[in-house]
Amino acid sequence: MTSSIQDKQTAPGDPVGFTKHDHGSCISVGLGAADAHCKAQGLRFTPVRRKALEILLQEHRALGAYEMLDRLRDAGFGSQPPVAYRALEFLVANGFAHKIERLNAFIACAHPGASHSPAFMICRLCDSVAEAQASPARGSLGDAARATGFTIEKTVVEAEGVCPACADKADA
Amino acid sequence: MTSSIQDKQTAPGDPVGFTKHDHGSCISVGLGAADAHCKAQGLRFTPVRRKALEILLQEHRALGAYEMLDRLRDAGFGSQPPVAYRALEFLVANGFAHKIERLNAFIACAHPGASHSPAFMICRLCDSVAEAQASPARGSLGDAARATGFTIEKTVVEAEGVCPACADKADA
DNA sequence: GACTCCATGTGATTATATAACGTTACCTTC
DNA sequence: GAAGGTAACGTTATATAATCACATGGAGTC
Repeated sequence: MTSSIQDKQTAPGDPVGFTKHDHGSCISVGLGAADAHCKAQGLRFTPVRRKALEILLQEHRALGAYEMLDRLRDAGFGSQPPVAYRALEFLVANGFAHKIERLNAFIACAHPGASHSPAFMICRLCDSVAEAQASPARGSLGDAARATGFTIEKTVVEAEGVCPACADKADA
Repeated sequence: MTSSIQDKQTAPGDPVGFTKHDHGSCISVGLGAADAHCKAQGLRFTPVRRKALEILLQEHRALGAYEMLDRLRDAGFGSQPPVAYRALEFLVANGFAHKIERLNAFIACAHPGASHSPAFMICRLCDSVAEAQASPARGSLGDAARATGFTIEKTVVEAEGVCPACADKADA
């Protein structure tokens, strides 16, 4: 297991999701949930897919597809874009990861197993991303959809702004 | 004026925003509002920018930056990507247009002058896009932001699904 | 063991977006 | 109306993101 001491030479300040968690358990919980879900659904949680999820969980921030590709290549997998895109597509399709449209980047799901209409808060200063639960059908969007007869199948909800840590730095 | 009879040889079925409007007036109203706003704010509503907005208003659908570039080139402007991106950036920055992150495409604002936290409904079958008003601070996203100390500066709210017209087709 | 299905690996290409730089137009200030 | 500053424009080049097409290989089924 790769748990507690990661080989993260990469990041800027802090990977974060605004609040501190037990990061090692994040990874094992996330992988475990995916394992279980795949077993239950008869999905093939292959080595690339598993490694891709592990990478996202380790980084704990939004990763571009090509960053993912670099990591996967380093781990001994194929080196062409489809390798990364296919793994990410699988993770997203099964709710283990999400795509942040605003950033064209991907992040591990913070609530594995939960119902899943995620909403994201993206710090424009440090690029950290936190995941919250959205309630699409409620609120003005749901009203508009009902009024026009539009059927909502999926929602993208992303807020851009400043995270508490960066706000503190700015104050100082 | 280009008003009522447009030279739209382009689109698939129907440009739409789900509901029928007086399309000719859309264009003149949109351009007029932009004109007025720019004059009031001391902004330079240059020929490229004006033409770009006119194109978006005519199309009445989300246009990719390179489609926009084609149109601008046809209209006698520069033919390199920055030409389109700069015009679109200006329009977005000043609320005359919006970027649909999900589509990497741009659409004219449907509520020129309004307060502006837009929400979009995107039909996955015909790619039509309708704009509604969102209420970011209210709802679960606002709750999460307040709880974590995140400052929201801008929101992206996009719903993907099926528009009423396409739903009808599917029924038939 | 042959078949099928799905996943993988690769090469090539398309789409989207930005960097960098010189030139031009506009608006001031004198 | 000339000098100077600023913002917009045009172009070349390049970076980043995503998909297509096709061959190979491995896991399950019969």
